[in-house]
Amino acid sequence: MLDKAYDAKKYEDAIYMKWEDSGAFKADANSKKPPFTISMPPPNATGQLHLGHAIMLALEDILIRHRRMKGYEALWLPGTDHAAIATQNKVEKVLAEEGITREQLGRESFLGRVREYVANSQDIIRNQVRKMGSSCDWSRERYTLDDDLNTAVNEVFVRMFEDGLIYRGHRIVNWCTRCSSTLADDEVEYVEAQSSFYYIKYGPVTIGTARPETKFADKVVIVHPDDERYKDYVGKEIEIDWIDGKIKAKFIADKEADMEMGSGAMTITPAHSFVDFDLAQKYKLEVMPIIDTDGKMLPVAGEFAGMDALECRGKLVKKMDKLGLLESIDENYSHNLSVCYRCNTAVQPLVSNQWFIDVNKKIKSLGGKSIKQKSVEVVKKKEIEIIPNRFDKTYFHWMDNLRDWCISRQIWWGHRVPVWYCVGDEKCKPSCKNPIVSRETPKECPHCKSKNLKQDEDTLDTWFSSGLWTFSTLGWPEKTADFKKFHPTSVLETGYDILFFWVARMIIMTTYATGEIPFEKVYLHGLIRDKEGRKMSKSLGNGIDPIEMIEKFGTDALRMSMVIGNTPGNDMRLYEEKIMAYRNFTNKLWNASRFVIGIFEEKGIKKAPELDLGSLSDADEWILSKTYSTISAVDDALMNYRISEAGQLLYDFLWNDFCDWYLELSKGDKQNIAVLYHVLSTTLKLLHPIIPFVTEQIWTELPGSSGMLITEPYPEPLDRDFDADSIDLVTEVISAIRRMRAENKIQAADKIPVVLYGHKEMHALEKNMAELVRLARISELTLKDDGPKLPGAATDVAAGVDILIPLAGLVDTEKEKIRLKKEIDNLAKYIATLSGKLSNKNFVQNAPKAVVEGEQKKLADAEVRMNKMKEQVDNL
RNA sequence: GGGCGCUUAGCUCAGUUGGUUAGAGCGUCUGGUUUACACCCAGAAGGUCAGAGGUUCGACUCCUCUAGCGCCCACCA
Repeated sequence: MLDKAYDAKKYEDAIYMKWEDSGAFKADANSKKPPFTISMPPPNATGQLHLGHAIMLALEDILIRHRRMKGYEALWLPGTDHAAIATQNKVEKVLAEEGITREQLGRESFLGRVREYVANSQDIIRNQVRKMGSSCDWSRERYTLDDDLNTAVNEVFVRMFEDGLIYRGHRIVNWCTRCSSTLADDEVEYVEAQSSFYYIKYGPVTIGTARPETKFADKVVIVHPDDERYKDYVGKEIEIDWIDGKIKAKFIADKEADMEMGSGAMTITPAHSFVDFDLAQKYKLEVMPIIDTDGKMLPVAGEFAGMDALECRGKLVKKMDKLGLLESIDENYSHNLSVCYRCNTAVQPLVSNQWFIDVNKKIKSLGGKSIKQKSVEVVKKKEIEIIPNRFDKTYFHWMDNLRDWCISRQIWWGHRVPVWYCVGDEKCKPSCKNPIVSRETPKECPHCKSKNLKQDEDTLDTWFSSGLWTFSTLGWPEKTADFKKFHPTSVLETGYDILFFWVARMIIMTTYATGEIPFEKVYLHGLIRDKEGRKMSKSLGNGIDPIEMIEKFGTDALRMSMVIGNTPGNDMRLYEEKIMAYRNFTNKLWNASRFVIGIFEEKGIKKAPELDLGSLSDADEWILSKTYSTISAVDDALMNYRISEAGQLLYDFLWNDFCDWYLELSKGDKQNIAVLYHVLSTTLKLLHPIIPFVTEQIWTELPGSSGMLITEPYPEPLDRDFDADSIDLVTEVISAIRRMRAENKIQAADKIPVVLYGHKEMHALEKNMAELVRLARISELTLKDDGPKLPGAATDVAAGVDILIPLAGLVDTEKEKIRLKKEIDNLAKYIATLSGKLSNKNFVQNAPKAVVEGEQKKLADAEVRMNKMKEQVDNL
């Protein structure tokens, strides 16, 4: 016998072990089944599982389990990401508590510390992924720093270099002075900040800036070609007074200058501004760095050299004021300050020697297209479908505006750039200065044969390696069976917040490296927020710990609460009451099963009873009809990624149809063991992808159950129609009687006499008299075709059946009158709407026949009901 | 500045190509231990679907505009 309430904690871990040990999660590359593949977005190999992971795991596990049961060769490949900067920062923080820096430790010892830290977190993550019930193939688990993934990284790097896509250059980059590293454009975030804005006299013009300390070497003024004010200066060099005396300033006309803004003239600082850098390139101007990579002023700043940039600003402004260069200061200037997405330190644009990927170079292997064009094309051509598709626009916009991607980072933790330099050998030729780009550590310099080689100090952007995730994890560049069978993957499921960081880069890297798309669909889920709609964060302390919720309500409840009532791409709020509601659902399922299994035990059923479709009661027909329409609807929803809908359908079916009606109906003498078994086991299968643990546990308690639910085939629709009409009618009549009882304050325990005039529905009523009597708590049921009004009886009409409760003493006449009047008013309005509709020629002509007929039937029914109600009022 | 989303019952949200007297869960109210379940059962109240126009026989659904909230991108000399 099952426990009275389902206690998730008691079963979940053991069930997971059973699944995992059975090999049910393992995919077979040699299978003949069609593949269905998901590459799990690898959680960072640091810290803990959070709700973002939890919803990802829940959604993906649902898809995988459904397809596995449907007969696909389902591979869900798990792994972790080394998360370069994020991880290095964490370990640096730990070190800081010990009072040491990574420089003090040295590169190798530091990396040792990081590896230690990562190994520990990976264990935590793995266990938490298991806690969520994730049916992923652990035998194929990967880590972005695994040797074979490193091989893939080097392979792609070398190929891109050989194709001229990767180059090294002095270019302007985003620089985080705290991380001492470059950042990609989208790794920069913007926060609103208040600061001072300075108006400075620059010869004949006034320039405005928030960062005067970058202005030491400004020698070019840009004005708009149409600006009349500065027409005479354009193309000329003018001597002006500047910070350290007289300099020559050149005037250039370019549309970049905005006539409306300030004085309409601006000076440019090519080394510390992206726009200015582009202008400098365009006009071949000198790019003079002012600030170094530590955020300190360079010698060009004269007396300020070596000073921190911010400190310099204050002192410089004072000096400018003395020189009469400062015109005014706007103290309330608000602007967007660019900060590092990992540590929130202000980002300094500066010029540095870095590795880049050229996103605009057209290459042969992509049919003369650039990687950017190719990535746009696969989505435009619907080879990749983004769900919801409104994110197409966002994706295209981002791709169209993508600049060359800076991929080198000056941190230690990550894939070392596979480039070597020949250092200091007497025989060195000039050509030795060319970098040696190689898949493997080269033994000697190809030019001078020197063995004194030094590898590039930099590591690669973490998104470079995660961009390869769908194929590097399948053994590429080897032509493995796994790669052939499981790539391209079927769907990438992840949060919309990493559409650019990751999804877009996967498309770029995969189409380039493999000539295949990485995945056929992208399913983007929204962010999980707290009850007030705020983002969950450590500082607010409003985060929900998924592991804690699992302890409290069970994994199934947590999974279901994150999946129902949520549509792709939209954020959702999550809180305990919501999870509790689905805990209640798992308990409902448990108890319904407990009831059914109890009956089996009572009757000594030891194996699955055979379903005899030849001898079914109306109730059996009804529940089978609902079951089979649910199978189709749920399957259709899941195949088309409408996961919430699938969950909702099953919730309603189990609770409303199966428990509230069918189980109650089955408590009578027409109880059909085989139907009970069949419907329950089908429901368990349908629910299994969403709530795997409780369904698996119940499955093992079913008589004759062998094996595991996880490997059961998914239910298929039957080629036979079932008749739901009779019981639809009966439930409607029962509900009407119950309503009348409640309105007349008839005690639930009291049984009452009821008269039914069945009219056309006699047959259905006659067959189900016992059910009516029991579920409506009737003492004496009189059933006739038609009959007289009964004085003092409460009356209603449901589904064409007259319902009369003739016990004068039971019925409160006054209340009954009020109720009827209200109902009559209601009906009158309804009838007016309907007849208005039907008297409209255009409606009758244009609307589909079925719709018109539907409306006519509604009108007829309403009129019948109206008349009965009126008669009844007179009768009281 | 460009783009996107949201606005539906007290709260949180569904609503698939336009045709339901607009749904669910929670909450509220009224009853209730009847062969599983009080993590429950039966019943009820509660909405001019943000506002204004338009298309249509018909709009929560399509179009335009307005308002509020939120997000993304760009810019910020």
